Amino acid sequence: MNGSHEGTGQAAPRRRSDARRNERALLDAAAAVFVTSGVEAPVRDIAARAGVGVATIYRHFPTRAELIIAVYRHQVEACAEAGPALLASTTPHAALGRWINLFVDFLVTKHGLAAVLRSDEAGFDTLHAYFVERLVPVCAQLLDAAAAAGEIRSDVDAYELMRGVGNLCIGADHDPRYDARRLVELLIAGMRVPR
Amino acid sequence: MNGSHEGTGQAAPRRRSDARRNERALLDAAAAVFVTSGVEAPVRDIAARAGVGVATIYRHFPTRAELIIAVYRHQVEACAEAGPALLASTTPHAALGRWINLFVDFLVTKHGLAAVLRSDEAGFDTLHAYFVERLVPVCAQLLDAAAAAGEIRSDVDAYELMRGVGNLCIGADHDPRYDARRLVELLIAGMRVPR
DNA sequence: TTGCCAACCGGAACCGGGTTCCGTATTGTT
DNA sequence: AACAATACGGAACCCGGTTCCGGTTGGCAA
Repeated sequence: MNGSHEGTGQAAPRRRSDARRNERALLDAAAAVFVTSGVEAPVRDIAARAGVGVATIYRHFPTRAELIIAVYRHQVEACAEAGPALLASTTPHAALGRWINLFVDFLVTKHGLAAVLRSDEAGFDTLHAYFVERLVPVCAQLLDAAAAAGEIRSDVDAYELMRGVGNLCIGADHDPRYDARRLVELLIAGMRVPR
Repeated sequence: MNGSHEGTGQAAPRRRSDARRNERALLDAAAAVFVTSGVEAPVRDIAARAGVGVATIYRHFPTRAELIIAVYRHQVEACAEAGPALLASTTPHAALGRWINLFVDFLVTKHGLAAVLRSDEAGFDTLHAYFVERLVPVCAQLLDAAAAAGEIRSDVDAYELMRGVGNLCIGADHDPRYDARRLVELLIAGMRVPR
């Protein structure tokens, strides 16, 4: 970890100062635009906000999806790390429930992120893969613990559960009649062992 | 109802024969293309397959979404009508479960339909509205019956449930690791009254 | 049959939105 | 001060939905 933002500890070959400055500006601009216009905001808007040409985005992030990953890396990381912490602090079942709630809160507060996670357009498989890689193992750990404690059925797959929860969060904003959290609760309730 | 395909009984003012022929061709072509390439197939493909110009599509269906509605109207109708029938033939809870399965099977077998149902792009709100109008009341009826029989919690909203189920079906094709049906079952299980 | 006009049609054109290209500007090093 | 290497901006390109326009055709009336 050297102040840059990549997960693998590659030795970054020292880039030019303006390059670093622009990358920073882009991440900030993207974060701001995502909050106001949603994750699906046009690339040009982000470039404009950062006071930068469009190509600069693609020079730093091979695709729109990678920019999104970069913007949310911290939070995904935090969520992943919260898993084991929760597991150490309560019963497995409660830990699982709280962790899922963390994930749901994260998704629901990022306009359009859940939808884009499931988009099958070229490039977004990277985004999907990143979330899966980082979060599914954590979920599996919580799931295993709860199953071992006999609190939930043992035939629930972590990947499937994460995808299901993610799907339930799609479009949870701009529709007051739809509360993703409630449905996720139902889903979790459905996992309890019968009796 | 005069042989055409609109739900409201407007007296269609007798169109020219080629117009009728082309509409037929378009519906057939669209159905075929949807099966092979999914619901998100380009409009141009459908026009080509029907041996027709793109504008002809828009002359018959104000937007892509309306074409999709027209193609699936029969099946949605059938699903809606199956609700009361099921209710008359078994216990409310079983009827609800089977009806939801019907709906899930419908969505899962139409590549991309569930996703497009949730797309917030302009024009697709019509599609969403149609599904809601036609199916939510049926679901509400089943839900009420099951709740009245004390088989499920009574705080589940029909609209919310339908949206949740629809969401769970997104991307259920081309991913063998994800089985929407299983998750829907969990969701339904979560609705049973505690105890 | 022929002629006429409204109804219809095909494809080119237009409008975003993501991605790439290319000539130019900046950095930092000697 | 001068020169590479590195970055940059914006125009250009591709693709998909939607609209426009000049030509065609179906059906009716003479």
